[in-house]
Amino acid sequence: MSKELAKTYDPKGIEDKLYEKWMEKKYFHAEVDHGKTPFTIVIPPPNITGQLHMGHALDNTMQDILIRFKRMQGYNALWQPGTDHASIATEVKIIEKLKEEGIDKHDLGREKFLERAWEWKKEYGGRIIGQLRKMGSSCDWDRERFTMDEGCNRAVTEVFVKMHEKGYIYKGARIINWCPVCNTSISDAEVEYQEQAGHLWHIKYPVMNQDGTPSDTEFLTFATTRPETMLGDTAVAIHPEDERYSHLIGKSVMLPIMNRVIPVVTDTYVDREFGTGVVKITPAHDPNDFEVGKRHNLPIVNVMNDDATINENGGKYAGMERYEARKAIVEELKQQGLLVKIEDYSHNVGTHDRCKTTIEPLVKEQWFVKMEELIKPAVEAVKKGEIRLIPERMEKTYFNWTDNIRDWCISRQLWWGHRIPAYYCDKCGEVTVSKEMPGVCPKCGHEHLTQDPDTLDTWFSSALWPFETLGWPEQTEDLKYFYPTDVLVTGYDIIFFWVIRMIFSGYEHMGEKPFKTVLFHGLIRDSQGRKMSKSLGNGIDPLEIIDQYGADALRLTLITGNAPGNDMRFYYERVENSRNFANKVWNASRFILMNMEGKEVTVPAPGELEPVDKWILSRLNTLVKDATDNMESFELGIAVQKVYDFIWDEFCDWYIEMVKPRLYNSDDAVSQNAALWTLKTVLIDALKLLHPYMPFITEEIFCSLQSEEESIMVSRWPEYAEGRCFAKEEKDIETIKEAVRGVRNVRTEMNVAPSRKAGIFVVSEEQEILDTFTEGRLFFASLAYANEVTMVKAEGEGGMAAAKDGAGIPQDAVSVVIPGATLYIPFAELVDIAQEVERLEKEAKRLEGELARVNGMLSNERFLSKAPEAKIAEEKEKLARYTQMMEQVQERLGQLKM
RNA sequence: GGAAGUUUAGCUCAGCUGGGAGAGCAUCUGCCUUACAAGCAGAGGGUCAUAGGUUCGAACCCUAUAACUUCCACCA
Repeated sequence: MSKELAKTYDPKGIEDKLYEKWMEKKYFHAEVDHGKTPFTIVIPPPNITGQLHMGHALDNTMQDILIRFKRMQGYNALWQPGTDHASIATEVKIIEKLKEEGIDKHDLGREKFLERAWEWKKEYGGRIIGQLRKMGSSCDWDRERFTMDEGCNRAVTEVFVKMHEKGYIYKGARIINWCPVCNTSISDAEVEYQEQAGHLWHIKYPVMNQDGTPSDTEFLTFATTRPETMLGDTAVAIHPEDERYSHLIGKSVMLPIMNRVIPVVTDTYVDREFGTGVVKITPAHDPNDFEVGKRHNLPIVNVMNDDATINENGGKYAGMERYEARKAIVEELKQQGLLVKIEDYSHNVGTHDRCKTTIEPLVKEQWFVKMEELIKPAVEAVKKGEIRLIPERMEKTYFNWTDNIRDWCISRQLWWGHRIPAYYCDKCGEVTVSKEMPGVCPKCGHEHLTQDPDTLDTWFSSALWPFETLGWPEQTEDLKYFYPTDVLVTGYDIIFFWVIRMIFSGYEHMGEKPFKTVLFHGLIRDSQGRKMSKSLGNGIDPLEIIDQYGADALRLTLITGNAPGNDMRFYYERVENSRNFANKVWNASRFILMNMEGKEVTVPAPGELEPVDKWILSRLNTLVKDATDNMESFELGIAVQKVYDFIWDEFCDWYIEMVKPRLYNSDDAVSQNAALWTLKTVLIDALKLLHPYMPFITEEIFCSLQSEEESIMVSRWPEYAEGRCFAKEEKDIETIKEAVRGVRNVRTEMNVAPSRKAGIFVVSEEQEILDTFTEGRLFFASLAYANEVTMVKAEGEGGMAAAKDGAGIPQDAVSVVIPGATLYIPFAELVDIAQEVERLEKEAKRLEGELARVNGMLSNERFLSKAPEAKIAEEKEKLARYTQMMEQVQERLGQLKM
């Protein structure tokens, strides 16, 4: 903070400057230190193609909060950063770019293409990192990794070879999801189902006569959503117990167009209720048909090319695009009189999540990971609570996937990624899986081998992320010390892609879980609750928000009111509020600094602290406990809300206002010093509690406020201390606050101008209460427009009413009732007595309600016998308080009505 | 077809193990009070979706219903 303190906080300049300082000081860096307990988070590696979006912003804010919190608590905190090569996403982008230059991927060739890809990585891979730094992320950048760096490559090869040896990785011809645009297979997880309006074509095939000719009269009718696949039909299926068709068992039908005779098979897969109860079977182009085909040993006739055009098996339709072929085939069937009818039909169509192209189920040779055994420890871990998912309900999603797990197709017909370490003998075709290309074929000794052209699914390497980044497959010190990591913070949308795969990989390769806790967050939506997307153009750029309001404001906005796993809407108004809070903190600090200027603030001797000082210290102490507890249980939104409320409400609106008279009065140096010390102490601790959420502004102020420590981020997290609980002072100040609020309230109701000062008489029977008000009488001047506060002790006959009259308080004074005392405020002008009576009657009615409730509870036998004692005591205390207040109100009403 | 989530003030959302309904924004009223008008003080506004149940006591636990959202499955 400069000498010239700006009236408003401007994060520009400050944020970058502080981040540089932190980097220089190496605060983010963690080394193995057996004297400290590690706390580790591995970053969900952003794609190198990526631009920082709100999802990243939230994800990284949460991680940074946890890391900064733990670092301050004294843990050896490591936030392991890195980026993901994002195989398919990147490859698509590069292809697009090449296209702009008029270059085709295949003309360029694999080598050159990869060169381009690495250039891309060099150019854009660092961009997202720079953006994460803008957020204030305290990652250990010295340890930055990339999923395709040397170490990760080694890890991937190691895993592939090892799992192949164990039989967990195999190659086989199975039906897979094929994207005809990206020209690659994709895993089940990458298929996104979209409801689309389509048609149900009812078609009939002639039943074959005994003499081998198709019948003119007998047909089998069925319905299909994909008539073009009929070219590859190798059977028609019926349910074995379907009496309508039992006479056809063992018979055949004629496949039109192709003029192929195909059998009628029986299979329980057929649903008798649906349509006509007849299904055409195309094993090459439908996952269910594939299964039926396997059961009945049906031939697999693939009729489609990789680009979704019909191939030579489609006869005269060869070369035609899939939807054109559909149209033409339907037309031909119609002409042959085999089209029964067309119905409108809405159904789910599988699309590729990247490019939204309708996927084509195809039978192809691919590499798979066998999941059955691998998944077992991953299921156990969550079941036994060894890995905790937050919120807990995510377990349901998790088990839903693990219970229905299918083998994972890991090979991709892409170039950008980890190439599969499988080598084929050019002579005998023997497949060898090994870390290095073998010199000769182990089977026939041939010298020429060719590596599998395919690469691995991006998630194959990300699955190893928690340990490959720490050095695996080497048994490094880092790995031993920092693994398993503590928390994984990620969105619930990648639970299948990533979280589960990391868990089973951790158990398989490390024999240990990859992390103890998974903290899920939701999606950031736009103000209308829609997903932010490029196509809608409704995305809000976090960098713009940072530019406009500062990273601290953005971080606070993202975490406030954000419960784990829940989506949240993004509003500019909310960012403004966060910015306003930053400004509030800034100005409170500015005020304190101004008042400390030129003074040496010393630790007050015991007894020098005034009740209000003890009150705020005690409140702070409670806050430390509560906020820390919330953070320990990952309730970040709740924790920050408490810190926010403390700073704005208790510290700024009450404490600072309450000590102003002491600050402005230089006569009492001891009292002034106590106030300044308390202001400074409380501010420092509050800043520390706030630091994980708003790292920049807290650091900036912290450094101006004291010179003993060079950074708040390596300062000690405040700890709860039994010795700093001041119950009596808390109670007393609450009494004062209630009185102040009461006075303000009646003044507003009576429309008294703030400039209009008035005296206040405090009438009470209890000396203790009068003492409290005597202590606090100064507060009424600054907070309740009082020019004089007079204590009136009520004693003996007539009680408080007599005391009031005795003190010469005018009859038309306005009164405020608080427990144990009545305050009178006489104004020179006549107060409307009727109005005052009305006001007091309203108060009496309120108290009556409260009393009814408390009495109801306390007269309930079962409440008394079953409720906890503390609760009963609490209610009894309330009863006493309300009874007392009611008496005072009635007494005052009695006076006014005389 | 299966599952999950949501339903709380005009709006967006908190409310952690059941013990007198909260915040921000918006609205209304008054304040340029020497930290802050990005502020201060005050006010209004909620049968916590509906119907039952458990409990001394329910926004919170149980059951059913409704509306919305999401995930999974993929009946051709």
